[in-house]
Amino acid sequence: MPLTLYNTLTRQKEAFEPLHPPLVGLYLCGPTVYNDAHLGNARGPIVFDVLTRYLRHLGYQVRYVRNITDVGHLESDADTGEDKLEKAARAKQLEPMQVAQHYTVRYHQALAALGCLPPDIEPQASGHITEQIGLTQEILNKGLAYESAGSIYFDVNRYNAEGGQYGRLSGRVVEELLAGAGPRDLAGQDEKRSPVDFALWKKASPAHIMRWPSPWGEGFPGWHLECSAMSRKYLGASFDIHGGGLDLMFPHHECEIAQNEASATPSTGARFWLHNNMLTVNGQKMSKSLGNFITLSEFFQGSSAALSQAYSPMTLRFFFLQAQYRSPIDLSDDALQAARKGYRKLMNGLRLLDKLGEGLAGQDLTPEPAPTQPGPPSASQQLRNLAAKPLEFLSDDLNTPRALAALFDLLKRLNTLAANPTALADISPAALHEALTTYRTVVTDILGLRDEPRASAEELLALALGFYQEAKAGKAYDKVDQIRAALKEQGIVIKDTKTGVEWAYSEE
RNA sequence: GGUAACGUGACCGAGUGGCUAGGUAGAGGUCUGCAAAACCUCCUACGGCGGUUCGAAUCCGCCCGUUACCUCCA
Repeated sequence: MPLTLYNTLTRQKEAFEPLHPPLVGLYLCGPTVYNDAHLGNARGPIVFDVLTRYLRHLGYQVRYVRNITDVGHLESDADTGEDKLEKAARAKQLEPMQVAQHYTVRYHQALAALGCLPPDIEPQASGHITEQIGLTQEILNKGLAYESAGSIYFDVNRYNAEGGQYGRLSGRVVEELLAGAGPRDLAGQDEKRSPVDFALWKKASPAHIMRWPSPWGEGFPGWHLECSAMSRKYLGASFDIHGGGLDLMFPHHECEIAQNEASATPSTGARFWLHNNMLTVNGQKMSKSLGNFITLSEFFQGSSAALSQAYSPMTLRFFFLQAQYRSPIDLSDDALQAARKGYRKLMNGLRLLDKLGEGLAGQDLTPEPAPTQPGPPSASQQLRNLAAKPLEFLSDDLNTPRALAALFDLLKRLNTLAANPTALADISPAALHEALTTYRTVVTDILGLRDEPRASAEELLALALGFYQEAKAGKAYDKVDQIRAALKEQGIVIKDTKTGVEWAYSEE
């Protein structure tokens, strides 16, 4: 079953074929590291983590690039045009890169907890100023950008006049954008030939800390330039997939495409543009003013007023996977509790696999021949059919909710078989092996859900020590020796002292 | 104001012109020292009003509501 993905560029699902099989180039817009990531920020990385994992499962060799934006995103409400990062740095009396480093580390920690594999390349915007200046120069050379008051702007009208399709991705029309500008007063508009033009390079004001020399004086790159420059550098002018949140579709990705097309190597950049939908909380968008803005660390620690308790990273991952990535998803306590139980059920399934797999050792796993006579499918065949579903649904534009539903169907059958030896005997070893392998592969390798141990090792140890003391008091020395030996295997030694029983790590 | 989505049972969410998704919650049952898990059964919904159709939750129109983008944002 071929993988199809919904391409925003064409507004339809398309069969996915890499430009240069087996290689796949994937670019995802990464975080702006000027504060902690919130729950909504986690959706994209999780979605594209599953996509990467699935592509790899299909045998593709994926180069996954996700940038770190540590420069160049202007504060919308700051008429000084001050950089967000710089503002955060000033407030805390820190070096801007110190702020960026701090939040980058925290971002990595949160995503690792969420089971997201690290990208293969994680380029920083501040480390690619040369490339961004180069791209700006390319666009200038083609006459599709102009200098104004020390800044360089992309000339949208000229670009479109020469055949460009600014607005193609987001379905916008330049004239409507102009008409709809309405009451908003945007800073620096008078420097531009048209309000729809956007900055490739901005002149730094004297107060600006983050600044780099350029052919046009000291300044910093525009809001959209880094993704074009870095995707080109690491994936080529044309690559396979570009991802990001729906809110980045316009203007960010629209501008990226324009920059790519206006470069010396014209291309839309990615062939497939994928957009994940947003997260709402109790039916409302997440926002600071509404007080439902939850950072990932608040979520994991349970310190958010919007939620009654802490939820684990895997609960959040499962929660996101319950919705298709193009649908909005609503977060609430009830929804999270449901997700947590569903997730645990899936994990208990992993343990069931071990039990069912015990009997397979040494068995012939050659698939039985297809039935020669028409008739109702055999039990083995039925199991096979169930096991085929999860991957089928994933190949349909990454339909994770249907894949999960299919996994639960499979799990139900496996549970029934585990409780019913007679029925289990009717299943061929090959079919059983296939079902077990599929379940594990889809759950852990592709969906990236891993067992999150809840039991505390120390409490379990305390429990064991309690049994030890009871056995000792009852002079049940066989039992005592048994417990000692078992703990020894775990690297724990029990020490009887005058004041009671203690434990220590074995020093052997 | 402009643009684009969405509105599904108690909750979260798939689906989509006729064939009950799934998870969670609730009710009953099997199993069981207790409990849990598991399994079985039940709860059968698609914002409102019109229209198209043999048949619509699914297509069309209008209305209501929500969200996103238009401005940094996943």
